[in-house]
Amino acid sequence: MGRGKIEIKRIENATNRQVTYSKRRNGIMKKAQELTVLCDAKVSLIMFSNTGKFHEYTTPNITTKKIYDQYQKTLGIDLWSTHYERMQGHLKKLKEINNKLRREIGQRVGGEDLNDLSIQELCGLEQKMAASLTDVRQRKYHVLKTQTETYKKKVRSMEERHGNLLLNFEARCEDPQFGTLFENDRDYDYAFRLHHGGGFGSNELRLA
Amino acid sequence: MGRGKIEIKRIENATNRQVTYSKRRNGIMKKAQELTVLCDAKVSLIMFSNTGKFHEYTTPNITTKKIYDQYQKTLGIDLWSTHYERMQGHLKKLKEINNKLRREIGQRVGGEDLNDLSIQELCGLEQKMAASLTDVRQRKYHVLKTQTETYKKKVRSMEERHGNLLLNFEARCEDPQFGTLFENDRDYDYAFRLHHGGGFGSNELRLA
DNA sequence: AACTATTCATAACT
DNA sequence: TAGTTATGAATAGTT
Repeated sequence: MGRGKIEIKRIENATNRQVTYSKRRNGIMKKAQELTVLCDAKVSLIMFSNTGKFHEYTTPNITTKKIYDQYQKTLGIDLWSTHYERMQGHLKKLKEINNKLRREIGQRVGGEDLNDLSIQELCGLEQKMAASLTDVRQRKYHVLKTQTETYKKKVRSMEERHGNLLLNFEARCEDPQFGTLFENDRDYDYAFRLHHGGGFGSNELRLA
Repeated sequence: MGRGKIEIKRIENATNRQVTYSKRRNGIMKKAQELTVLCDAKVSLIMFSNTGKFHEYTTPNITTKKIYDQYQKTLGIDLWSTHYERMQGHLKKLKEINNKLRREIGQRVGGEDLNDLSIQELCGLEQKMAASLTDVRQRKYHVLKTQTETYKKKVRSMEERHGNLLLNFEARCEDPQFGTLFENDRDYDYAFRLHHGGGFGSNELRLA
């Protein structure tokens, strides 16, 4: 249908191909629209040119998604099912785990969830909780002990340093070379504070 | 292109519409195939007649899903995104809640999770757990008490019945009309058991 | 389902 | 890129 018959095979001339694509695209879209109207049909037409340009025709008052949903339903194959079902499964599992955890914690906290338990279960729970409480207490004592010892060591080392410095300081207080004795600012500051009532920050040693 | 020009509007005659659909469907599919070959394009054409009949053309060596994926990518809109993202969000939330619950329960059970807690937190946890333990114990005692009372009542009522029956039984044991005294099997069985050493099932009364 | 008069789509050209 | 036209294709009405 043109000035001459053509063979249906790829048009090698890129420009020509592009022009033909443009013309025939319009033609097919018009046909699709006519089919929609004349025959009351639903049509989804999606086209990509070889340069990636995109055109579509979809029957009005209907979304492309709806057409594809119907397509999938008709073929009995859900293109997205793999992904979707996996997510659904994951979700369900998480919910179950969640509920279990909630119930368990609810029982341990001592709320409504206790009402469902038999005496046997209550006894078991009581024992477990007592054991856990012991665990927590042990942990607490352990931390307490560790921290106490750490601070003890700190205090001891500082006292030692304090004593040494004081000795040093008083021994050479009147030495004419006084200024060179403190080799860095930190020691100087420290010695300075010693003579002006500064002590160890007591809040650093508070435990709980 | 026919014996006469037609107006593009719905064909009211159903048979005619069906015939036209069939003819034009073939036409548009041929056009789609030609577009594919001539212009090296990718085409997806999906059609549903108003009677629900389904036909499609898809460029060879490509799946409908691929076309559709490209379609979504081109539009920059994933038609499933709403659904999908909502699910993703839901999933994420559930995971977070799950982790929180796990941590909380882990602390209460007394495992690794205790290592992260400060002394203050340990003290708080200890108090809460002690309180919960009290709750559980109270619940246990409550259930125990309730059950005990229930059983007491049962025992009392059975003893009463026992006494009455025994009285009845012995009073009329030698009455010639003996056979009619027991009006139902249950009472008969009961009286029978009384005279043969059968007692109350002791396991029925066991509490824990 | 086949035919065919007619309209329509479009290949080549401008 | 857009407009024109000769030609072949599609198809509406008919058998």
